Amino acid sequence: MIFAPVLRLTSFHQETSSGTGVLIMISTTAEMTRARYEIRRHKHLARRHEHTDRLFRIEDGWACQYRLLPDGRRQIIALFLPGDYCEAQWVLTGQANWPIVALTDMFVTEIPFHDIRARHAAHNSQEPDGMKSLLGSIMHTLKSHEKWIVNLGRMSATERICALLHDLVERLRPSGKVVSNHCPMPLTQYDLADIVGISSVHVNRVLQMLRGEGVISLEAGRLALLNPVELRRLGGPAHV
Amino acid sequence: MIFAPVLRLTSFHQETSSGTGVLIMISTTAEMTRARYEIRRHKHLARRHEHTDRLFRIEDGWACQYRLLPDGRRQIIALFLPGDYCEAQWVLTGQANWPIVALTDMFVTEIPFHDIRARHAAHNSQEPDGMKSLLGSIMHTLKSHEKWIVNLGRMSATERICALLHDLVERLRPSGKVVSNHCPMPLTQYDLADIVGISSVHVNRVLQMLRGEGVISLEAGRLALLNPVELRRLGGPAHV
DNA sequence: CGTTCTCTTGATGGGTCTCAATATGCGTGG
DNA sequence: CCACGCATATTGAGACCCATCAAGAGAACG
Repeated sequence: MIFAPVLRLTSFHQETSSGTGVLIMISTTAEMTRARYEIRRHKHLARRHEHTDRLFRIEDGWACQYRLLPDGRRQIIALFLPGDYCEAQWVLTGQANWPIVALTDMFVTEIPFHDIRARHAAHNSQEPDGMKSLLGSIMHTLKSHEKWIVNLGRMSATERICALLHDLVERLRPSGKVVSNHCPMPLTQYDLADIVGISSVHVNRVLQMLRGEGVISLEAGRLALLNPVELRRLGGPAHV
Repeated sequence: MIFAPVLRLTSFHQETSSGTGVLIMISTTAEMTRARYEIRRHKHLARRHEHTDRLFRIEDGWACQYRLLPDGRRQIIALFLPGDYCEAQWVLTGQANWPIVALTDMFVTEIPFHDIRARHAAHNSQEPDGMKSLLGSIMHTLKSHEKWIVNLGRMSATERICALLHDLVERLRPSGKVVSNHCPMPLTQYDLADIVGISSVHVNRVLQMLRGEGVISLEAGRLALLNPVELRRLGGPAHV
């Protein structure tokens, strides 16, 4: 009785979504009535072990989830881009495990859990393709984590950065922020460093190299992929 | 109708389990009737993109999930120890995404999905504490992945290895394989290297150092924590 | 009883870190 | 509108961690 519905979600294993924003379909009318908040850069959307009863959907801006070690080392665990839902597993646990901070000024909408429940109850599964699920979102997070474990464990600094830049562009594409391989890139080199697990100084050198090779241009918070093919190649070999 | 049951699983956010073997309670009678298979070392439990209709529960032996790059680099994504369920998310997707291979000779039992479904239907949630869930298992995987992202991104080789050894012992403890800080450790140094993302040669040197410091002893496939306090300290600072 | 893993150890080189100094940009308040 | 402070980007020098290559010794295995 509890598992049966879960098991019916089998069809999500080949989802083509390229973001984590796959939680649930939202009718525009519902969206209109939903509160929209502005969050300034460096403000926290969640703190460690904080309890919550709602999800954030990111309308605009970037955020990240991170862990901080007492000696100052920081590792970013997840990035949240426009269209993404922050930490879909909150619905399951009711608790954020690690802090989430705004990397830019942002606009978010809040979705109370009871809304998600009600909305999901309303949707019967007559729409095999159109509806995405909470579990789909979590599966997506799992896949993303696995990918970054491989990158952090076995890829060089250049490979990691190229893979990240490629990922970012592909994730921004559905939200319409990519125009002819140009898109916003508000991350500082410190942020990039804490995502790919290297020092910010070395991030700088790798970016210089990529610019020198004519692979990318990156200035004034905008990224351009001048040679996407080469970028992909530098991002490391595909997995067997 | 679909989400309501999922949302009732909120109580798992503080599970104290230390393994991934938190899928579901299995009555001993059911376990008796279940097929038990032997799998030889280096045999695959699953291959890439293989479809399946059952889960494995590991009765004895160790297995791992890994990714292989064309140039030979390997990164182990997950480790499965006695008592663990292999890849609980299979129930959701019906598909293994990455290969799983036996690191030792093993004994496993197979659990068809329809068994899990039926068993879960039988359990009504009168037992708030005793029953663990598929979702709890997936949440556990998520946490474990996050931890390894931090380790791979921001920890030194020594810290990674110490954290891994500490983790292994804690995960083996519930299955009764740890006696006064001694336990089996069948991983080769190549395996260790592919878990912590360093070369096997360097794994050897770190282990030598740990032995020299009197922190551990490791020989003939058995690990002893001679100085657990120091091991934890070397495993890196706790997260803020 | 050879063959193949696995472990060990040394030498060398390279990738990346740390420290440090300087430049550049940007927001804030005078 | 300018001055200042602070965050960010850049660049160099040196050191260190760790990878790679290579060779040999046990141990396991058929």
